[in-house]
Amino acid sequence: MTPDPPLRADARRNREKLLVAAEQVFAEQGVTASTEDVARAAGVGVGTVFRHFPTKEQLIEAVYHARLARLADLADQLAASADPGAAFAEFFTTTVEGAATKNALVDALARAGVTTDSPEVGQWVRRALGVLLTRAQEADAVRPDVTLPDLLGLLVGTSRAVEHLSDDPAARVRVVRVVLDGLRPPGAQKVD
Amino acid sequence: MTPDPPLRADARRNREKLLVAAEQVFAEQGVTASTEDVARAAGVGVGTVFRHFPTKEQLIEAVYHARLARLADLADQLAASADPGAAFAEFFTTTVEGAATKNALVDALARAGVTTDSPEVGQWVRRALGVLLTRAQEADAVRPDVTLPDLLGLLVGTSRAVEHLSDDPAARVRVVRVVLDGLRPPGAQKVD
Amino acid sequence: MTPDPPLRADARRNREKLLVAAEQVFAEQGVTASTEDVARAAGVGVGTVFRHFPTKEQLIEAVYHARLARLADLADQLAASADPGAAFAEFFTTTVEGAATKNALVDALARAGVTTDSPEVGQWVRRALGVLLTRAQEADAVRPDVTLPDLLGLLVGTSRAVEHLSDDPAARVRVVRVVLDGLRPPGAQKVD
Amino acid sequence: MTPDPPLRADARRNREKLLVAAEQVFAEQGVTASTEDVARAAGVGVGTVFRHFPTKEQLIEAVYHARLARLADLADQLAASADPGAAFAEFFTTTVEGAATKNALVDALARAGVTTDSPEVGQWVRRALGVLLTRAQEADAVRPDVTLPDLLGLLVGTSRAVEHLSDDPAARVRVVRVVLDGLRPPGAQKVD
DNA sequence: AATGAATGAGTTTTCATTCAT
DNA sequence: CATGAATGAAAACTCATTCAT
Repeated sequence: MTPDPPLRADARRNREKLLVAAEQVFAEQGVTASTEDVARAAGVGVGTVFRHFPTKEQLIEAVYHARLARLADLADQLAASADPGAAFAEFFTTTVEGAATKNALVDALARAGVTTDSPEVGQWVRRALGVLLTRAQEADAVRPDVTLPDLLGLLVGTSRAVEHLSDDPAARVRVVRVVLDGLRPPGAQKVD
Repeated sequence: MTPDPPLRADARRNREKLLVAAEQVFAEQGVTASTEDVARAAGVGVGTVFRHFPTKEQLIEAVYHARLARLADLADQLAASADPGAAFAEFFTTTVEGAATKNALVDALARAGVTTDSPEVGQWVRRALGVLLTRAQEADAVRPDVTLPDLLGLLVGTSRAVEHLSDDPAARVRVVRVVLDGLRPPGAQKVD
Repeated sequence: MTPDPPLRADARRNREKLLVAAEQVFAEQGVTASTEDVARAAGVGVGTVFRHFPTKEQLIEAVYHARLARLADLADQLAASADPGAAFAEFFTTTVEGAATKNALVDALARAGVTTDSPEVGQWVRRALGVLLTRAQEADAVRPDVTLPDLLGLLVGTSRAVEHLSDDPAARVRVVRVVLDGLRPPGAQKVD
Repeated sequence: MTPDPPLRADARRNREKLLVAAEQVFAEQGVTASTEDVARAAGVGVGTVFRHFPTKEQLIEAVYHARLARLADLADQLAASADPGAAFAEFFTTTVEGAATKNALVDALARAGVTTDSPEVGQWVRRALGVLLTRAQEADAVRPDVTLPDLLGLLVGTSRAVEHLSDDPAARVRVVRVVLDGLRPPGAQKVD
């Protein structure tokens, strides 16, 4: 799934451990968490972190990319759904709820459009989301004037809103419904 | 407008300069910008920054509070409007657009609920927004089930979305419309 | 003597202390000595070192430049001498002996030709040495075919030789005499 | 020629590859070049470097020794020459020019006197150079007061000078001539 | 044996905060 | 009071050396 040069089995395993640990630590303390904290959480030495990610910036990017990859993956899976409107809503809700405890996802999403390195992941996300959106629009489940950038912006924003309401599940549900309702075509009746 | 102890004229002027400079610098580089950068932008020495804001944390808080104060002020002005629905929409749009180039506003808003020090500003904002929201709901311009926390969350989130679309004005307009539409009562016909 | 922006009195004093300490420490341990060692030797905190020299590289350069400045200064003083040949020999000997316990001088000299930053110092050294050399050649005290680069090379090399013989004063004298003899015009009788 | 324990053919080959690579890398970047750089240049893993040279220090020493061995070898060959003065001059010139692009040779030479481990190489060099020097002095081609340490110092120094003039062949020639002239007995007429 | 990943002590560098000027 | 130099704790990064594969 990650288009990296072939690594030794143990190295790949450590890379995964690091990504998981970094995601966790960054979610808890923000990306200002120290590299040593990440190393400790992964159960490796700092040196190992820097062997895999020569710069903290690169570690952060890698975490974002991993998230984007999961997102694109989810979008791909749902694209096959028989009900494009439901697929779209499910994707939106899942993504945005997934961010509730992982604030960095917001930033990851924010980069889907402008990722500097390994632009393939960004393209993958955009393509997968594009399919989901277009199908939903063809099924008259989503306003026809909404574009892919709009959708990315709304995902970023709604994730942020949901994150902000992390301790109020009912509020989260209402907020997501507001945005999804807003995304319906003008004529459509609201679900309520 | 700021509930601080009375200061000498020049001291107050420095405080203002600092707040403006800090808002600018934090908007550009994030709150991780160094205190010296802020001092330089304000044209003063670091010492002066620390005289006014004994801690960087307090400087950040002060910047947030200044923003919240402007927000509450705007809400107060619009509360008098004859058309509560329009007032609500205008407040929402203005706030959210104001954040387009100032990402830190998002965080300021995010704190409206949980501000640690000088809780009065938070209360002021909540009261002012509460009035705006309630009137709009009474005028059947906003869903009745939306609460004040929901609104804060949506402001935060939509600001973030708008910030993310900072270089695409048309997309920003669409995104705000989506959210405002979503906020209308179920029965209401969409504007579009 | 150093063409730097005006500094506060205490700052300038610390800069001097640092340069002296760095010269000392680098002479003893080589330029791989840690910055903290330099700070300790100067009796200041590391932060102070980095305020004055944002990079270790820059600190090293500064030490070199200070040495080159002293060199140029000496050359300037001797340029006024009535006996150009003696002046030249004295400059050569003094310079080269001064390097006996300070290996880094060699590198400083080595940079007189190719100094990247503050090229003024390099120019100053070259101009001052050029005067000394030309006068000695006009007085028939030095081979006419020797150029300024040759002289710099010989200073570097002889300093290195002298450094290598640091514990054998008699050998140092012989070695310097060999080079100075070699620098005399072909016809000249050796002093012995 | 290298007094090491017998190795398997492939191991010996790796040892050679490493020595060559290390010489190259150290010449380019100085001995502070990382061990991984050396390994990469040799086309082997770091582990292999440390199998052959348990310490970086030992690798450096080995590089020096290889150079010294080549030097002693050259001196031995020239010792048989019919013209001791010419042999001496050729040895001096060749050695010193050989250092032009390999700054580390300077340090190798510098250690000919004080080599800590495998002192045999140092002795070998000193014996071979001693013969060359003594014969030249007996043939009245070199000052009688010059000692072996003097000669080592001059080789080190002139190598350094030549290295410093690495991009100016004519200057190199002049500088070497200056030193060789200086080494002639007082009465001798200069060649020039 | 060779390989290259992991380790962690040691260095460089940053920056909030203090304090002499 | 303002200033900006000094401080030092903390963070980022390097690299000789070890060790699992």
